[in-house]
Amino acid sequence: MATSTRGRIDKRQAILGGAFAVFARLGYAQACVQDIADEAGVAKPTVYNHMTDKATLFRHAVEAASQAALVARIGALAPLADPGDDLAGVLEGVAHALLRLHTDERSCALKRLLYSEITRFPDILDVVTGSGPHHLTQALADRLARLALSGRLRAADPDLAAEQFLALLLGPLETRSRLGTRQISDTELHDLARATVCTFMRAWGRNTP
Amino acid sequence: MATSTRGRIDKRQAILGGAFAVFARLGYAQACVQDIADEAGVAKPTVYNHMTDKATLFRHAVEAASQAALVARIGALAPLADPGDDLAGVLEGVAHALLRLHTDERSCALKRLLYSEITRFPDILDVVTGSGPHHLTQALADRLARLALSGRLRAADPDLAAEQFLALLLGPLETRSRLGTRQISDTELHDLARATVCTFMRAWGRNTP
DNA sequence: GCGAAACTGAACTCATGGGTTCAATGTAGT
DNA sequence: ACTACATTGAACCCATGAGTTCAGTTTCGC
Repeated sequence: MATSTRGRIDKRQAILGGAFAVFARLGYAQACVQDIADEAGVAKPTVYNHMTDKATLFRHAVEAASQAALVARIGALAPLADPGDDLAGVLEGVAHALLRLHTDERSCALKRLLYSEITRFPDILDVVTGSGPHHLTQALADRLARLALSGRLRAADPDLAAEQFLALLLGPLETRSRLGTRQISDTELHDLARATVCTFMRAWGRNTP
Repeated sequence: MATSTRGRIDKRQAILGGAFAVFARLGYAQACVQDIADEAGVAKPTVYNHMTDKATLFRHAVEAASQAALVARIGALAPLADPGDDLAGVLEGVAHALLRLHTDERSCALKRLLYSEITRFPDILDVVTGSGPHHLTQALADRLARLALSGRLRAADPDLAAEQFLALLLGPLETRSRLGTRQISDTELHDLARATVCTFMRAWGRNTP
């Protein structure tokens, strides 16, 4: 039981969940605490019983959502740990999974929230990217470094390779999804993954023409 | 004279400029019309004499800033019209210019504003990207197509090449500049341009190993 | 069952800010 | 000089919403 005083923990989760939902739907300024309380199925004073202000409520809600998104994204890199003989195919699968994780409703809303409130909460990025290996680029760089060691990729700067892979993959999303407004069809995501891996392998693959 | 009734036009420009400055500094919700009037050196009723709402004020201010940014960016592509014998060098120069145009204060603020208010003003993107050739990717694709025709690049999909070039170039900015919060040193921008062109040429250059 | 804690609903305070009104003051064309 | 209109400053109205208070109710530990 530890810290639990019965329903306290459930309510807290409900509040954080409802808060992110409402913030995602309306943005920080437009979202009012009463809406959040309603969404969480809770009375307004209960919200203030768990969080001191609207600001810390926002902070905790965004932190929770970011952490969840980050672990999902890093988890999507798993197939790279042991690719079979078809490296391009595995890369393509990972690319497709990353694209889906970056284009779902919650991720787009999260990105919008980060961009819009980064000036009001300058420290909120520290929580999202985290330290050391909890960074997506870093995690990917680790995988690519091992692939380079085993001769499947050019043995050059794996950090740069990871950065460019993610840039190639995720950069086009901004325009294509209209800043996360429009949903992208799964076949379009698939084509995007294919094109990314194709270009990436031409630039970073073992040169076997 | 046409529409001009003396100082009307000057005041209008001052209002739009002040509006963008304040919106960029504080965001849409936090910016109050009185601040904008002060920034523009104008009384509050004068603002409402030119613009009906705060919303249309925002719309016009962002439209003006976006148009200015877009023409500057497309203008930076000019050297590609007639590259000398050093295609990679010219590409690198253009890349560096584009990076500087995408990382200045106004551009970062504009991007933040677009991301944060895209849900409240869903049509605002139409003005920014514009129609046909007023799109940066399209303009770059045109240049690359001519380079491909003259045998300087692989004769494949120039639209894809342009999209990937911009993705490689601008994608890393998001993380490196902390969503536009942190200024990036000019040498770092230079390195980024170099790395981008290097990878791009490996993937899209005439294969002459 | 008892008591302590959390929870609820409703009403309240108070600050902020969009938008308007108005009388007074330029200011440019004729 | 005269007219018409833009501008100004200050005050005003009103909606919204953050955060609080409180009396009453639920719920769990014991």
